[in-house]
Amino acid sequence: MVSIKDVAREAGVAISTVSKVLNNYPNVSEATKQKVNEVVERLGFVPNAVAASLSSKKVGRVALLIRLNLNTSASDEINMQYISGAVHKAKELQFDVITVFHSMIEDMSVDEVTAYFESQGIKGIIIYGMTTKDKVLHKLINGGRFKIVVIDAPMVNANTSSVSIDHVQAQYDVAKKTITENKCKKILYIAGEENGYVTAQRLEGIKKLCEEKKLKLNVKNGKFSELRARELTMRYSKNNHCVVCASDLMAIGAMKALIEMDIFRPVCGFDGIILMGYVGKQMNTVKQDFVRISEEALEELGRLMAGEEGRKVTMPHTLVRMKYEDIIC
Amino acid sequence: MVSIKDVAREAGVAISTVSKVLNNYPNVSEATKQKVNEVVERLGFVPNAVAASLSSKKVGRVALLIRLNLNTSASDEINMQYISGAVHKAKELQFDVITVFHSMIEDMSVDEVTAYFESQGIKGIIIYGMTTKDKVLHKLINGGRFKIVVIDAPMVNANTSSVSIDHVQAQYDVAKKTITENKCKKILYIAGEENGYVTAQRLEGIKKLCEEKKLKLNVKNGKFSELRARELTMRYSKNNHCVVCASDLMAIGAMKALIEMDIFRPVCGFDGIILMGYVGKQMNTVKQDFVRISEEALEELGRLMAGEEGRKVTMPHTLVRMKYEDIIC
DNA sequence: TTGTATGCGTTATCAG
DNA sequence: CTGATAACGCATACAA
Repeated sequence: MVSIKDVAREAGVAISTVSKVLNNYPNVSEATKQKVNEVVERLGFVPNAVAASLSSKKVGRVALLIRLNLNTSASDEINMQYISGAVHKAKELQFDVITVFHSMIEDMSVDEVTAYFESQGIKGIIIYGMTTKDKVLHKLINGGRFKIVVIDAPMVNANTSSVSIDHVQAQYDVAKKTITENKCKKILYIAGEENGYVTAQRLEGIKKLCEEKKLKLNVKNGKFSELRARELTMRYSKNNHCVVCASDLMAIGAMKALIEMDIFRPVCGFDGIILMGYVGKQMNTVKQDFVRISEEALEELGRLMAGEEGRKVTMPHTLVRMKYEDIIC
Repeated sequence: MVSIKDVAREAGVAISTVSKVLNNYPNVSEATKQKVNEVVERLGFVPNAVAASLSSKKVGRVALLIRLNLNTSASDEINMQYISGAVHKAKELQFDVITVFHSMIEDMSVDEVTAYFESQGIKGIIIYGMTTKDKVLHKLINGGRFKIVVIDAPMVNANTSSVSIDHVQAQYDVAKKTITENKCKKILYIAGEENGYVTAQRLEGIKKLCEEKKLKLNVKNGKFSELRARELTMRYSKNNHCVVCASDLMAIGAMKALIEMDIFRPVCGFDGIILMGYVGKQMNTVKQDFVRISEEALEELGRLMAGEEGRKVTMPHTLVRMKYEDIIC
């Protein structure tokens, strides 16, 4: 393994000089810079990230805190895009990323979680899928020991930023498109998990729409469960003109129920997962660019680590209809 | 942050003694062991993995080399299970895991890849989704600088193990079940990517079956593409009694094509992904326990790092029929 | 502008 | 059985 020492010797300079060149410090002459870079190139030297992380207080590792949802490939699709976006951006930003699942820390105390992350040299955390009930995470965010970016939850403080689309607007948009296309007056809205931040926001969006358009709104709690959405649709769709769901999976459950009951009601979902293309009936849905969101989260973490204040970042969303022909490949 | 130094001071022993207790070295008295452990517990000390990895030649990090396949949620589902299994097992085995995608190293030379992994303190690699064309990976495996476990490819040497199900047998099993249930005599077999190791093995399985049962076998190259499988089915299924596919995605493409053409042919797939439950028609398929496979891969890596020789590990598989009612939740 | 020396938190090798 | 002490590879304050 070629180390900084080898480069220094070969270039005839001190180790610290090499280090300075590598981290482009201001006070290095163009000549030595050239010389060092030439040797670095020739020896194929790549600085040891582990050592750098140990030595420097700046170079930090970041943890991706992922919520796994077994038995549904939908969340797998989303999580993979999150991971993929994060990992690629991390390489670009020279961050070292490790993946952690909520299940791994769910029965730890704040101190334990903190100790665990510190033991891993973690300086920044990206939290995917946080709920209002995650007490430990709330304490972690307020603890101030880590720079944190939270996806889809409105947590902002000196060292915490939030990144997400405008869920209120998105739910409003997709529902509006669906009801105007179909002239609906009474809406069955199947909401998500009670403790989810997005659940409340999306609910706000549909309420806003119904007030504006003077529509009758019927809210049921689907808990992001396809099965529950199916059951709720079976029970309540007859007296409503359309079914607006807070997730694609629930939209699929609803649509399948409608097909079985052999009645037609427009259904719309949320997220834009590929599975939507396999149901047979097209539905409107909100498309989130999860890769992009995750990339942005890492950049935001970079800003935080550079000493900037936490803030709220809003990402764009689009409306789509997913067809089998479009997603097959 | 509480360090080993704090523990040593508090326990009134030397740093090296604490280290010995932590790594349960033989020569430590029961008394000091107790004392140290008590302090460790009380201070909530967790050893810094980064420092350990820098210092020790044994404590190593492992890289998960994942092949991303955009536009298909099927591979996302599989990859998430791989990652999940690996990350959890890694925590148990005290390994530090980082995730790397093939795309990140695809235009690097062996030396560059080696330098990159070394710079990350990587000592072991788990390769998911390797093909015969991955020259760099082949060199990496033969280079001997890393302990490697390859999933689904028959690579074995002193520091390389392979972990996979018996693809020959699995393809044989699922096809046999399908043809005996339906009394087929002529089989359309839609194979996978030419360069995949599993493609050849599964092909061997179907050939073996056809020879044994004196069936007519018609092999087409579907390249693991749902679209190609769809087209091939449109073109060739009329003259065959059933369609055996080397992947679920292709099976879905085939089944959708048959439904559109309004003809019935039994179809079977391979992998057991959740999407299979959404097609409407039940199909036989081979179920692989990807989580379990990934866990086993990490354990195997542990053995390799402990100095044991590489070997071939075969995991069990099962046959299933996937119904919407079973997968919904 | 460059080099020296120290420290980051461990593990490992020796003396004692 | 225990405790100094030297690595591990790099960053950085400080001296030159």
